[in-house]
Amino acid sequence: MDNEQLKLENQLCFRLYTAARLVTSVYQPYFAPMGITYPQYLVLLVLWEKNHQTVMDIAHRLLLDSNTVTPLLQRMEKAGLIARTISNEDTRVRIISLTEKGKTLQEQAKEIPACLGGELECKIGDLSELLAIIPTLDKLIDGLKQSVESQKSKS
Amino acid sequence: MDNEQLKLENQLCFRLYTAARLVTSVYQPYFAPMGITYPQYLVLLVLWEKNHQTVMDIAHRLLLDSNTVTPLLQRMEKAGLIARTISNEDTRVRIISLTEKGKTLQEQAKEIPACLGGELECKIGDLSELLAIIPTLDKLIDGLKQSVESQKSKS
DNA sequence: TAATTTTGCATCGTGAACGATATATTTAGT
DNA sequence: ACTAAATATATCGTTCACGATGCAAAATTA
Repeated sequence: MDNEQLKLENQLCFRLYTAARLVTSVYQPYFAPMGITYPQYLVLLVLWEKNHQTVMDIAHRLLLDSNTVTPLLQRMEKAGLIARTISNEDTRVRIISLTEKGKTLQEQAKEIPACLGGELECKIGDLSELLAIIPTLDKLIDGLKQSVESQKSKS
Repeated sequence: MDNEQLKLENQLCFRLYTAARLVTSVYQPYFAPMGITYPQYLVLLVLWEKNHQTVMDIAHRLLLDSNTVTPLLQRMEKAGLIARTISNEDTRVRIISLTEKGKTLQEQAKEIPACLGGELECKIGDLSELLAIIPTLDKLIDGLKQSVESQKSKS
């Protein structure tokens, strides 16, 4: 087989795709007792930083669209984690707020990053090597963010 | 807000999750005319390397399970990309083979890695920096692969 | 003010990821 | 040979990701 580039081993994207899936699955044991999923955890992270944000605030933060975030928030509302109230100034806008239950989860979540760090360290040894790739990932994301957004505005 | 670790910016996983999504979306313009998706492209990569593999061969290669791969292959069969024949030696086993259409797509796909590399280079400048994170991702994936598999065998 | 465009959010359909579970076979143990 | 365990694949249900599209309330322009 001549096409070296068409081999799985030579593909960066496959690594990102796989690493993202596997890391998410490591979170699973922490989320299951909390009754949340990884994307829901991301929404909570955003709201724990600053309560009362609009759907688009959250979507922009996570680089997602309303067609992904809206159903996600609806499920979280049904689960009693957040409230979705309509804004007074602009009735198109939904204000997303943490419920008491949503706020309380932060206590349990506090442990997660440290636990996960320890788990990863135990699995792969050097954690600093892992953290070292963050700037490169940020550069990649930043570059792609723009090209993906410019693609959308074509429509 | 005191919990520095519970900030989105400090999370490696969010980067992986986002980078994987965005890179996949960059592939989109190439896949759309071919009528395939990113996971289907991964299956094709595996089969282009070696035709006639079992469902589990493919699943192991992609670190996925049969409950993800089976429907994926069923869709690809319906699209005329592959055939799913039952093995003679072991009737439980499905042999997945490329159709002519599936083989032909390799010609079109040949261009993709180089095109994508160029596109990325143009977006973020230094491509070698990106390639440099591959060994770290591999180490991460290798570490997680084992812990995820040991988790499954608990059931 | 009326007509037009933009914005914020939602709905629908399709393809995936994945836990749980089912169903044949095949293999191993007795 | 007979039963139990392991294996290979498939099905089902839920949650996401995302393109396409809808819709009503703003904002803009005529």
